[in-house]
Amino acid sequence: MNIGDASKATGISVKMLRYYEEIGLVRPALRAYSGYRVYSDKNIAMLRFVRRARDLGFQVKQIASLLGLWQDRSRASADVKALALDHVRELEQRRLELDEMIGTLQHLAHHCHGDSRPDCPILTGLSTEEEATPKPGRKKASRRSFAVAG
Amino acid sequence: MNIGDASKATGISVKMLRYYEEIGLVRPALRAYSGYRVYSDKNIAMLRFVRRARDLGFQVKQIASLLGLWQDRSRASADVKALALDHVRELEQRRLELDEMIGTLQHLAHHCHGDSRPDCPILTGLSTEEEATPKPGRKKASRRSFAVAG
DNA sequence: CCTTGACCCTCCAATGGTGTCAGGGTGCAT
DNA sequence: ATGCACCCTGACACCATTGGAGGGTCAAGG
Repeated sequence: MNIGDASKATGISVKMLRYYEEIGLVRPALRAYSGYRVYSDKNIAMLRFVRRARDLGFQVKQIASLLGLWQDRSRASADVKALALDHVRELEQRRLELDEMIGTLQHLAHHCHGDSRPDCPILTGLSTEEEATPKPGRKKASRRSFAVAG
Repeated sequence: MNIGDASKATGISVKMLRYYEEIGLVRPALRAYSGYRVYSDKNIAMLRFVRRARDLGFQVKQIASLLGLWQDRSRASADVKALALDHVRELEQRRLELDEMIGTLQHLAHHCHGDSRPDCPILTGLSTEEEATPKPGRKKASRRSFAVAG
């Protein structure tokens, strides 16, 4: 199995297959004479495991731990459960933060008539409101260059 | 006001104040002879606006739009509301994904006795379960280098 | 006047997970 | 043998944020 087939079989992009190998999450695939990576069924099974863990929002670091447990036949299920529940707590924390944001925004939007008039409680809310979310880690996106502000 | 005071006044780190300027989210601050950035009360007000939008999970790009609307006295409140509600929908989408992950994980963990025995439904679940979350954008974290897998 | 320490400056690199592109080699079918 | 689909590596971009290095500025106190 070449990398393209492995990608289709696991749902992990070719790029990420190489990346996971590079960072040591999975052992380097065997190589054919051509230099092509060759994947066995066992490799595929493991990669699917990785993929599902990823879909459940585990960090690569945690997936590494999970993989270790997965392959350790003498692991204690308590260890796995602890890891999973830790992760659940983290996800719940994130959900809390999202809920707060959603709540605040909906509140603001609710009081905005949303017509052609310029006065808007959303903007004044953003100008004067107290801190909306407390402190912790944030994740976002953007793109360079836009003309703004003053 | 130097950048350190501006940081304290707005809750935006010194690093980010310079970064926002660099990417054009806010206009470059005036400079003292020394080259130090100097912030006025108006600057501070604007930066607080930025900070609150950020706390509500807006992307920098969206904050740019919000700033534009904020400063445009003739804006239509409908425009602001549309932007806010778009964002709410995005946040809700993310929450949905989180909910799915949390649900799946809790389900798996629920069936794991979590003792010293090795058999663990979480791991077998991860090995065999169907796709947990559908497709869309994912966001995660990790760190390089950990010994793993095979 | 000089030192000290707090502050500021710019530039560079890293994080995580992914995409994209360039410039090449391989493998197979026609 | 030509073409095309595939593979290889390496580099760069994205987004928001942090960190550090190496240096300048300023005010206070000796």
